Amino acid sequence: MKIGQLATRSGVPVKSIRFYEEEGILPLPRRSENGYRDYSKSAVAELTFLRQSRQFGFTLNECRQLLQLWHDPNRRSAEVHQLVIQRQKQVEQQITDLTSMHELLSDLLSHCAADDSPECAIIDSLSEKDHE
Amino acid sequence: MKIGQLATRSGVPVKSIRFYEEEGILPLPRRSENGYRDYSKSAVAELTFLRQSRQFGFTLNECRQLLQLWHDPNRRSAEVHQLVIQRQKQVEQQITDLTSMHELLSDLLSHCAADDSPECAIIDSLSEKDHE
DNA sequence: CTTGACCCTCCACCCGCTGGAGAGTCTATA
DNA sequence: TATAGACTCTCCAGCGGGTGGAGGGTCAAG
Repeated sequence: MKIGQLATRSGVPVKSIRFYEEEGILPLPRRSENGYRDYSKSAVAELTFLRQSRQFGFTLNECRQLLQLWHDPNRRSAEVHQLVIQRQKQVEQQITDLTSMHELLSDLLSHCAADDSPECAIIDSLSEKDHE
Repeated sequence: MKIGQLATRSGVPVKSIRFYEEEGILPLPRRSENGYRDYSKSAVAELTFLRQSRQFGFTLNECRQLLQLWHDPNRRSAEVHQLVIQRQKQVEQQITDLTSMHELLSDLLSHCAADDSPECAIIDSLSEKDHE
């Protein structure tokens, strides 16, 4: 299978596949006589796994670990679990941060006339040092 | 005022100040005889405004716009309002995305034994193409 | 007269790609 | 058989938003 077909089947762009390979996240595939990358069927599953992991927000380094676990027949599922827990905590933190940001933005908005005059509570508010 | 003091007063690292200047987000300050950047008092307010805007998640380009509005005595507050609304919508979208990601992670976690055995529902689940 | 805290410029690196240049290869059609 | 177009290859540059370091200059205190 050539890289274009792998890209279509896995849903990962050609450019990204080559990038992952270069980064050592994916194994180097064998090459056809003409120098084209030649992938086996299993590459589709591997790349699908990688794409899904990325969609869950795992970094490439974390994906590397996950792929290692994926390949390891002696893995302990607890280890996988741990990585996912970790990721979920990050997501929680991000939600918390964004939620408080959202509130602060609402505060700004509520004090702004939003008309043709230059007076603007948002502008004023952003110029103030916080918590003083 | 030299750059270090500006950094302390505004809460923006020296490196970042120089970076913003290079990017044309901040005006070029005058220079002392020895070549050191020499800032006026108002630079503290300007940089504080920039820092706060960044904390609200505005991109540097949006900050550029905000700073222009900040400097413009004939601004319409509606324009500022619009930028903030836009930003708030993005934040909402991000919260939505992260929330559904959090749910999906919970689903993964609930099916994993998290023990010493290699069987792992997370691993299996990540290898599947989505929604098919 | 030296030490240490600043300041300067310039260049490289981080992440996770993406785009483009310039070249080779393969297949279908005129 | 020529050629067009769809692939493929490698290599290099750039995005955003900085951060770190090298290799200097400057200034005040001890």
